[in-house]
Amino acid sequence: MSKHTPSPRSAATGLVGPDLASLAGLLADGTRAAMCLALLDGRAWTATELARHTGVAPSTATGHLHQLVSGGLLAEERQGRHRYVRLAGSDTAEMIESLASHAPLRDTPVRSLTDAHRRRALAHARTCYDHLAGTVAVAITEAMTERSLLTWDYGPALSEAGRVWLRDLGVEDHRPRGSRRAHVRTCLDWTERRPHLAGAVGAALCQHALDDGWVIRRGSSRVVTLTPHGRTLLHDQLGITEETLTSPDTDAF
Amino acid sequence: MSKHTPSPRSAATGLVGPDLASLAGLLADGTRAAMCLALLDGRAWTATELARHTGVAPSTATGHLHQLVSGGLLAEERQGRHRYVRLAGSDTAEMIESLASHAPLRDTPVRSLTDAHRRRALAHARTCYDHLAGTVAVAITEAMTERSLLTWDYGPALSEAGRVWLRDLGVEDHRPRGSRRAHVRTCLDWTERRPHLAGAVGAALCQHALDDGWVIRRGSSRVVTLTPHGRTLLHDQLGITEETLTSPDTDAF
DNA sequence: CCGAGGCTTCGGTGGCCGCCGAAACATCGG
DNA sequence: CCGATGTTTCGGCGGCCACCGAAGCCTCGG
Repeated sequence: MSKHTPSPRSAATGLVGPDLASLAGLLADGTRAAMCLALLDGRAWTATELARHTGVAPSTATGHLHQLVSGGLLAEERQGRHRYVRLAGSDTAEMIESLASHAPLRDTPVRSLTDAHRRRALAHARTCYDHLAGTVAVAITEAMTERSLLTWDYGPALSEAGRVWLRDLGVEDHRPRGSRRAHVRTCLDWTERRPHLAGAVGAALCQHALDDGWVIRRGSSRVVTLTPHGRTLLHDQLGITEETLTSPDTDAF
Repeated sequence: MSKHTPSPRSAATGLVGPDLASLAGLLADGTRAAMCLALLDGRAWTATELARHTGVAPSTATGHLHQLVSGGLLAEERQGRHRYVRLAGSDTAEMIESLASHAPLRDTPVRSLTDAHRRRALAHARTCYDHLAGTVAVAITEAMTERSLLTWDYGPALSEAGRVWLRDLGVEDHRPRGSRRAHVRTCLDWTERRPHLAGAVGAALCQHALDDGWVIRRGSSRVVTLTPHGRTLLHDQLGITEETLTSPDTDAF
């Protein structure tokens, strides 16, 4: 509710309900939104890193982080003189993704050649909190669908064949224990505008891809690049074409 | 992004990405948020209705509706001198729900006896865009789970038995044709904080419940009340207890 | 044709909030 | 103990934006 009529308003407006506006307000600022998007890489950042990344003064960043933490979106962990923050949990990440995938794409002008490289690398393969995203991830998802490892008839789900396939690959047990976190979930890819695999299975697959050296992180960004091992594996196992697997430029970082 | 440094900022902040802040900004205002929550009943409202409901002047409402429409959250339809608006689609509704279920509950002070009645009726049974919500909906979801009509092993999904059960009830075909709208989806219930059935199946079940007279809408609100027919049916079919099915007060509207 | 009612446009006002820099505080390494 | 570095607090500034009322436009029903 707003300025002029603080008291008599709420009677008409709402009874009881979620305080949507306060939550949305946290993400309604460009700087805070950029922070959350950066944290979608699933790792912990320090306050200074986020300040530099978003281009604001450290003091400004402090204020924003306070709001995000006390709003429950971020979890913080202090280590010595550092303040590390990360997204509060996978449900928070999923909420932000859900919002982000509905948001209009903002086409930031490309300023330099490395900008262009980075942009293409990001579109090709990256992490999205705890799972893979980008062209490669979409291709994996679609290839799994073609091979009936993934079915869509009753909502996205892993088939029996899919379970076996994952087990044979050595992907460790991905059943959510106790929690009701969706086993298979899809997430609209920003760049592709097509769904990619998320949820517990998506997270397990991503973890395995990193552990087994299919992909490696580039620097401290969300970008990952395919290794030769990963390339042949995805080609042999899922029939993904070389063209799709080849990144336009892998050395932008 | 903000005031002081309009140009040099974006280079550092973001390359390309969803404009999260502008979308969140639409929901960050109490009045607009209340409008969207009201529209979660899935129907079309006129501008004046929304103005009265949120307690602002008609001119103010006009401005808000313009923003929401041009932001793509609402669809409008003009009929004569009326301006009807509704949520743009089920994906929009799902995004708002996702946000709402993560938002803190705002406990509005209860001002009157009818407020209290309405509040209880809302908690008991209501619609949530195109599916059912509230105590009753959660009970249906949990009873379906107990009877293995709904499985959670690989994410929420309808079992074969569940499909047969729905068909026998006369629920018309709920398979999404063409679209990849999730067949079975869950939605965190605001009041119960437990998941209830949503997605295409949830919508089909809700439609059937209205058509077959299990529940009827009360006035022009989101509240629905169980009919005797619905009560016996849910008891016989799913074993839901009388206690759960009995609304504390059904005549608040 | 005329009134009523829904909706819109337009100024003007006021509060909220994001921004910064300076100074203080905490921690780490020597 | 002392400088360097990360973080926080504070005061002040400035822009954005939600609000209203008045006046005008459009449609409907008599």
